[in-house]
Amino acid sequence: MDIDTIGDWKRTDDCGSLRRDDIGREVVLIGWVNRRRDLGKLIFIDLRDRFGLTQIVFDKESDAISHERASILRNEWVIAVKGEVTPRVAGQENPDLPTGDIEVKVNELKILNETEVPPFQVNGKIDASENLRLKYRYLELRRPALFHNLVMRHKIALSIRNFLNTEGFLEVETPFLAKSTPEGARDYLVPSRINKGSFYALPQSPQLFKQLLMMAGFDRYFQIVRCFRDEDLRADRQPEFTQVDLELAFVDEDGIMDVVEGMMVDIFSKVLGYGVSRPFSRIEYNKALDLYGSDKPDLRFGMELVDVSDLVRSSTLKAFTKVIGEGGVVKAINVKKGASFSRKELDELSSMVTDTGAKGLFWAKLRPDGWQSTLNKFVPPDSRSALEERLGAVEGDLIIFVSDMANVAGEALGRLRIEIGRRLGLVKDGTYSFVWITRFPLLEYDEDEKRYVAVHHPFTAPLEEDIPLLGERPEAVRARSYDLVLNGEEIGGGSVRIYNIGLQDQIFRILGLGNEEAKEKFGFFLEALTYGAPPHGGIALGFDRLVAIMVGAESLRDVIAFPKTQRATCAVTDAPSPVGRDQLAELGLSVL
RNA sequence: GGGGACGUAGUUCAGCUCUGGUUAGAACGCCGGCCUGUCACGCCGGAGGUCGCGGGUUCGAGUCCCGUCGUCCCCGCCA
Repeated sequence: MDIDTIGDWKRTDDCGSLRRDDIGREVVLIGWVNRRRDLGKLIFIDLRDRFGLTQIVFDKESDAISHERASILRNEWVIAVKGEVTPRVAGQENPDLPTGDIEVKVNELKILNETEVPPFQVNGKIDASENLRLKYRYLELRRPALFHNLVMRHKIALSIRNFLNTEGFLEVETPFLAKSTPEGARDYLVPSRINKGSFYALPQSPQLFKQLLMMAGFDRYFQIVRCFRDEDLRADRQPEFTQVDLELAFVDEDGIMDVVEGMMVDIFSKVLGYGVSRPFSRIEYNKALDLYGSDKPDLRFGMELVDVSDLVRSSTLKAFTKVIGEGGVVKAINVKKGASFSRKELDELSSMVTDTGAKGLFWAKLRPDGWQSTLNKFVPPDSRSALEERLGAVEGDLIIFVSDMANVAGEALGRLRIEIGRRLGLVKDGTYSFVWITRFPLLEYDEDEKRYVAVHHPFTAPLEEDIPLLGERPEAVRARSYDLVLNGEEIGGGSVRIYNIGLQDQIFRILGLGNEEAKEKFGFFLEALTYGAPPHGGIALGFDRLVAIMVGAESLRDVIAFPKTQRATCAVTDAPSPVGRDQLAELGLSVL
């Protein structure tokens, strides 16, 4: 095969831009062969680049040489053509293509590259296995769907930068070669050659650096920044991911939420043309668990959890009375028009409940002739009508009960709520519902480590009114923290920070961090607190997740150009990989 | 660390359980031929398989059993 060089040809137009107005122009197009239709003396090719498709025509009658050469072209070859933009034969326009009114009649062809048979069809509708799509990512990226996601990602990032710039934020880069600190996720470590036996850690977030920038008087900082956490992956979790990291001085919760809400409204309007209404609703953490059994509730539909313990206390059902006697609860949801659920579906829901560790589920279908339920013989009629009234249940509805300790029952019903919402199609595509979840607990007791750990991070300020509780009941202290939840997914979390050295010391002590260790791990930070630290706070938003929701992707992999597999490997390059002995020796390392 | 699903032409899948049995099929792609208005072009012909890998049961294994590797989903974990 003879391959041509491009010579002095210059591309005059991309493959998505030619229109009727261009008819008569002599153009040079370069791109990939998306599809060929060889009719014998006439060959059509859809030429593709990232901007679109343009049909080019090789006509034996008008240019026998190019036509002859074109007969060997195959999908995914790279070609350049010179030719004239002509109108398509009347009635042969293609309304599905923006360029469908015209075609380019070729009078000179250059073949710039040929190709092996690709491992999957770039132009096809069929999706190859994720395996192949990841390994040959550069081919997958030629396909419009994934490419579109990355364009959206770019647009969203651009909107964010523009918005924050207008609001007076400075983008500042912080180190990737950072210090390993206790608390939080497992670190990715980087060995130091110059200081053998010592390690950098890749940042889980720029948390301390951005607080130092506040102490430096930067006032408003942001960064769209890569973060690293060496934990197991999920569809919504990558080991390296991108945060929109913000920090502001001299603000409280309201000031921070205000900026973020403004930013979200701006992005959704500019990128999706979608109107988000402000202010976002706010629900305190405890209330969210009560009403939705989740700290990231999807508020696109209702179906709230209702405590009915008092109404069934006098029933004769042990599963209810025993749990209540032990301090548990009976909670219920009303599934509107749910009486049509089949026995099989209810069994599936029931097994979901047992999977979460809850003891099981009872249900009642509201039929015209009364309840269809095993509860009938245990719950007297007047209790039944009281339940119906509290749940707002009417004929055709389905009431689902779960009894257990409050947190277990809540979680179980919370999951049911989401699953039922999905099954009943209560969630419309293309709708977005934001909610702030506020006042998380500051600390929780870790049974494994036998100590308190920070729910958010150790620099989060406690609610002022709860500070007196720090000594006696640390777990009861609420934090000045907030998560931003979009469509039932956590897309960000932040807090007002501690800026007082005494309070920070106290928190470290409660976390079981001795003076020595605190000094060794966080000494630089504690010292910084003594040199005039301003009140400040901030938030980190999961950029990949935000993009995924906005483009409707199911996995973060679909909004990242070169993502990691679930085993945290790079399918393209095969990283991580062993390194030679020399390289290890230079670092003073050996492998166990 | 635990649970689950999947793995068969280049690709996507069927065949696999109940019931192991001649030559493992389809579509798309690929190769060759024909075709002047196609746009998922059409028509004719052809090539292409270590049934992920290893072991076991059996006269006989894509099919049953065990192990292993890979991809994905979930729990733990992810301040």
